[in-house]
Amino acid sequence: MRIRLDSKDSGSPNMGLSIGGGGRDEEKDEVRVSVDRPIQLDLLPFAPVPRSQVSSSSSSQMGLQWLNNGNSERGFDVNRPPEEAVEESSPSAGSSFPMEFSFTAAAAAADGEAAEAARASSRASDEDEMGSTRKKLRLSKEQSAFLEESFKEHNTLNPKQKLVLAKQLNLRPRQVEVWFQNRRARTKLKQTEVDCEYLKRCCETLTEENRRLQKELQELRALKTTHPYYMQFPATTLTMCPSCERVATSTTSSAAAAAPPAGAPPQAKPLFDAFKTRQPNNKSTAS
DNA sequence: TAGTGAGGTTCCGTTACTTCA
DNA sequence: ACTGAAGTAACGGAACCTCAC
Repeated sequence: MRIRLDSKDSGSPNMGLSIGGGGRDEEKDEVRVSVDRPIQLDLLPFAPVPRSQVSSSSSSQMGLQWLNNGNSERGFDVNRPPEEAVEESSPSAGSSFPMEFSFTAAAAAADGEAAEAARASSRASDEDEMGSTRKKLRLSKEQSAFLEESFKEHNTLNPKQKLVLAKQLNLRPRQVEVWFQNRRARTKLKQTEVDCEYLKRCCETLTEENRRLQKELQELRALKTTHPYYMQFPATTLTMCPSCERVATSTTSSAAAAAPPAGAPPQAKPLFDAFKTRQPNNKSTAS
């Protein structure tokens, strides 16, 4: 079984919870349940672009001035095999990274950043020389931060955007592509965790509510047994649930507005009051 | 107009590597 | 120095979409 938490409509207060099997085809069979959800993890500050629009948009739509500022300076030779740097127009080793967003200072302030880049570069070159079967290279903090900022703008990339980003970061386009894939996966995972937590709380609340209603029902039954003439409301009135305020009909009774009969047990007073105060609300909740 | 294959993309599960306690 | 856990880059395959024919 597979539970799918559809959070694509990030702007919507509703959450689509779907339960189905695995695989894309099986998504057709998923059962969707809408739940009011006040929680929306703000991992994606934008609505994901439909696939049909993803590859058709141009790089000029990215809205990232740091991508279009014409600054070709790049300080990252990290993870970049020399033969793959063909797309670079002006490789300037050792130059500063053109970061123009707010976290630049924080990222730059991180100690050992240059050393880290150097280490990564060293690793990259070492592994290239070793010819390892699988290259696993750590992105530098700056590269990660840059990608992160880009992800905030668009969580998917069209080919142009991918190329531009790769160029900016001195990475292979495939690396950028993979990073975005993994980033989307992480976002989804976190959102799923948040959704699960919310559903868990919903479940707990409903369980508690159910327990309370059961208890209330028990008390009402006991009341009916011990005081058979108490709460002799018309049937139309008694069909209303005091807790959920739902009634079978909209008929109200003047008896409901009456004070509790004299001699009613003390524990019945709160129930009666609750019942009485909820009476006016039953006008539209009948179904 | 419907069918089909190619090319490209995303998603998903998994693997392999790195870092850190 | 060794080890296990966590994080994450990278991979392969399946599904899907678009487009040309």
